Amino acid sequence: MSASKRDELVQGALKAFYAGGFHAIGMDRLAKEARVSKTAIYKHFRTKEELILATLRLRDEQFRNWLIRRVEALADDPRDQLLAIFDALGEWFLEDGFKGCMFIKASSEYLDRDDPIHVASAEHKRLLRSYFTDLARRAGAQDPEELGKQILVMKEGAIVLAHLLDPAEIAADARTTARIVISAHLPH
Amino acid sequence: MSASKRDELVQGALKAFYAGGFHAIGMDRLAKEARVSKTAIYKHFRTKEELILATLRLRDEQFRNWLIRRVEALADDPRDQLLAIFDALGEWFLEDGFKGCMFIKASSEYLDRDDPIHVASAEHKRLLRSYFTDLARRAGAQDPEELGKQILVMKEGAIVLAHLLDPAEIAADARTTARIVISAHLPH
DNA sequence: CCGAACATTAACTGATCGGTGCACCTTGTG
DNA sequence: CACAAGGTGCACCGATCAGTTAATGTTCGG
Repeated sequence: MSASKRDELVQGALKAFYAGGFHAIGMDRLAKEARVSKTAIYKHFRTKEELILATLRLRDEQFRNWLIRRVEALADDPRDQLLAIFDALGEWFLEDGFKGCMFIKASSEYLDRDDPIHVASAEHKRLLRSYFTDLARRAGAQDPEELGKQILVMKEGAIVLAHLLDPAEIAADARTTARIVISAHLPH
Repeated sequence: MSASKRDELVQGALKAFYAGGFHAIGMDRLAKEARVSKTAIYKHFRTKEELILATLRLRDEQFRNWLIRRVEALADDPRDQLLAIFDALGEWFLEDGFKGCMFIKASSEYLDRDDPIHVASAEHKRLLRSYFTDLARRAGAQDPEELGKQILVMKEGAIVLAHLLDPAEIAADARTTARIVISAHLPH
């Protein structure tokens, strides 16, 4: 399998797992949907778990890249960028096929804290937190670590609820909450 | 099966599903762990889905009762009770066997918005939101609906992150965030 | 044109999935 | 004692699970 074929597989697996869940999607169905033979899958990945870990790595890269770029496109000032996180999220929530956060779902199916899939999900959240902390620092927050962690809490809550209740309403609620919290850390 | 036996089954199913996930726990294993024959299960529940819905109903009742009582025990004044929500959550996060929110996990495995299990999970969140809104109203918030929704966002974010990162740290972060938001709605 | 290298399809493994059927057993009631 | 209700254990159903194997292309350098 060429490198590009491998990418197609991981991309297809990502799509299938995101839409259907990890346990619910079997390897046969996965091969069919990704248009790759089952044999080829097991040439590159020894187990289903390894394939899942590869899709999570791809998703982590995709999501953080998208978020950072979208935030930069929406605002210039770091303080405005902190709030723009929630504008970007709002856009995501309204996309067709939005079904929550891949990593929350992964940690919901692989529950043990020492499960490799759980560990990978935790790492994704840590990377996001450090991005938020960076933004908070550049915005001049007195305690950027604290503000970064608080942004993360609101972001995760928003994603979970957007998948369960009204996405547009939740996006607005989270944005308002974030505005309050940011203002408390960065008084004019 | 007597009524009490049925309760034992649902209780056992709740425990098993919470610790292992819905797809990952099969009916054979479930019967074994709940010490109930498989035949008996299918006497009372036509499908696995019906059993899951019954466990979610029990969990909804259990959790909201626990939260309301714990909050009332921790604080008298409605305003303090709003903050006490996050003290109660912090206690929960540190319990042995804490593995996140049952309903977030359910909606992570049953992804479609019209899936009965997804619908039941959404309803649980709506009931919690109305409890938070009630508290906000009694605390004298100008816009209790808004504050209730914001509390819910922070609460869901806290639960998700407590399952992925350090539970004690997340509890503290969420509490601090809540304090800021509550103060913005209820200035002294 | 030959043959090594790699990809594919598809059948297959044993285990488990959700769900059913049946023979047996215990229990309370008349 | 008789009998019905409701329980158990177990074998079984077809389907699917993760993963393997073999037979059959397809592609390429020489």
